[in-house]
Parts: sequence; structure tokens; C-alpha cells
Amino acid sequence: MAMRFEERLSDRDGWSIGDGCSAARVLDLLSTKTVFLMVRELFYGTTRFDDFVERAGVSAPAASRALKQLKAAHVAETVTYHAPGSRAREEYRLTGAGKDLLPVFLALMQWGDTHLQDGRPPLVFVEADTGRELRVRVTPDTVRESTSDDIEIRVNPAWRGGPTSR
Amino acid sequence: MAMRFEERLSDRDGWSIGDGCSAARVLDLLSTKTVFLMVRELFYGTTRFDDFVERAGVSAPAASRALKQLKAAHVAETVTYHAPGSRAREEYRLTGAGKDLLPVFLALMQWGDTHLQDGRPPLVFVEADTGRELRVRVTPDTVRESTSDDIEIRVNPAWRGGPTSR
DNA sequence: CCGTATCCTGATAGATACTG
DNA sequence: CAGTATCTATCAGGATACGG
Repeated sequence: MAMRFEERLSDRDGWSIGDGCSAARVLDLLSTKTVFLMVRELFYGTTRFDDFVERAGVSAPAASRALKQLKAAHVAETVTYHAPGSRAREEYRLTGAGKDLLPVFLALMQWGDTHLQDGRPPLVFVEADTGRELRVRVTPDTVRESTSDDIEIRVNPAWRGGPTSR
Repeated sequence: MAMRFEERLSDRDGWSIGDGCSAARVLDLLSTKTVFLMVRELFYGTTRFDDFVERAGVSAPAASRALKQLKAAHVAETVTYHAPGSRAREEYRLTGAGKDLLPVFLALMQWGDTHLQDGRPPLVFVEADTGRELRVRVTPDTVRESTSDDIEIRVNPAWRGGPTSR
């Protein structure tokens, strides 16, 4: 680890590094596992309450609280969606700020794929246009970046696990 | 959100998307805020127990538990460090797997900088060699990537906040 | 079908006090 | 300086039951 401070924050003025740290602030928001599972489902395109409950495998009260938190934090919102031919419905969506969580979400996935999965990752994220696999990268170089609108999620057919691994 | 599944996992075999999801598995590991604050301090180069306690602003028992969890998960380890001229000491370090959390950590920071900070980010991460600012990017392109060993953290002189903002 | 109120339980954090 | 053992307070999460 060559990561180092130009000057040590804690050596100045008696205030610690933690003050104002963006990572710490985010954690106040995304504190719980349930909240993060809701974000995952939002990225997967889940829009209806009961689907959040079932797919994330959490209780209805927990889902309710988590979604409310995300709305308060302006990460999610409910919009009235009017499907042609059926009556209007409210559905959950990521806000712009919510979509910006994509790198966080993918970075977490990527780490889990590398360090917690036995074989190949269960899901692969690719550019919708080209089918090229997407990765999160730390770099100073300017590259063309993808947003969550451009992404398609593929099920890895080689993945073993499934019902038995539950 | 055009993110979509090639085939809907939950429509097959009665097993939900959550099963085996890497993000969910990571969250079992990095579950608590304290654990993540310890990871932050490890990236900042903190090595000694009391410094973790003071800089993260948590109690000693909480720090002890969190660091033990991280060791169990092979994210952190204690190594005997022998500084020339002084006697050997144990110190906390990130393992290889721990260093691989850099994109998660930076993505979290970056989101917080954009969406939770009033003005400019308190800290800037730059390539040690070139001084170029590092960003987390989602892209299919292959680019030269930085690891935590190549990074220097700079205090943004323009950042307002400090002692009063606590 | 979309939630929410209530109650109960388990996990997590701080305070305190103590050991190598 | 580097932890750990209790103990207690708080809080997230599930079960259950209920209203729009």
C-alpha cells in the first residue's frame, strides 16, 4: 500500500478524517442490507411492491421501510405509469441520483464474483448495443462510459448453483 | 432504465434472483457501517488499533469486532512489521482481496461527493506518478487501471466544512 | 394488490472496567 | 498500547394482523 496522504488530516486542527467523508455519509444512507437489496432490485427493473418483497426475500415491513428511506434520500421515486390499454399504476423507479449508484453496485458485484463465488459469476452485464462485457475500472484515463440505460443483464448459462445452493 | 434480463431468472425453476447474487453475499460480509469504516481506514493507511478507534470514531469493542470480522473474511490481516531501529510490531493491513475493494470504496466516495457534499470533495485521489485524478468508470474498454498501491490522497484545499461541520 | 401498525426477537454499538 | 468481557440501549428485521 503506497496510498498516502499529502498531509495527514488528523494532524491539523484536531478534526478527524471522518468528518465530511463522503463514504461515511453514503453509509448513513445505504446503511442496511435491505436498503441495498432494494437498490439491486431497482437496477434489475423491479417496479412493484410485492416483487420487491418476493425477489429480495425480505418481509413486507422491511421492504416498506427501505423503499421509504430511498425515496427520502432521492435515490428512488414513485411515478404514475400509464400502460396503454390498462389503468394507471404507481411504480418505483431509480432517480438520476439512484442511477448514479451503478458503479457502486457493479463494483460490489464484481468483487463478490471474484472473491466469493466458486465458479463463474451468475450474472454478466453487457453493453446492450454491442454485447461487450462491462467492468468497473479505476483509471485516470477518459473513456466512453455506460449508464444503466445502456445495459443488459445476461444469465450465465455455465453458472452452477441454482435451487440447491439456497 | 433499459437494463433488462435476457431471460427473467425468477421465471425459471422457482428460484429467485437473489440466490447466489454476489452483491448480496458481499453485503453479508461488509454488513455494518463500522466494518466499512475499518476498510476505509485500512485504505487510508491506518495500521494500529487505537488509530482505528480514534479516526473512525467508534468504540474499542466495535473496532475489535469489526477488525476480527475482516480478518475472518480475509480482507484484512495482521503482519509483524519490523521497523529498522525499533522493535517488531503487529500491524493491520489489507490483503490482496482487501485491496480489490478499491473500486467499491472509490465508487462510494464518488457518489457521495456528487450527491451528498455541498461544495467540492474533501479528498481527491490521484495517481502517485503523474498526479492525474482517478475516477471509477463503467466501461467495456480495456484501459490501464490503478491499484491502491499507486494512489496518493490529496486534501482539497478548497473544501469548506472542517471543525464546524461536525 | 399495496402497503402500514404492532409486537417481538436478534444483532450491533457504546460505556465501563479489566488484562497482557 | 492493544485488546477483551460485560452489560445495556438501540435498531433492523420477521410474524402477524389489519385497512385502502
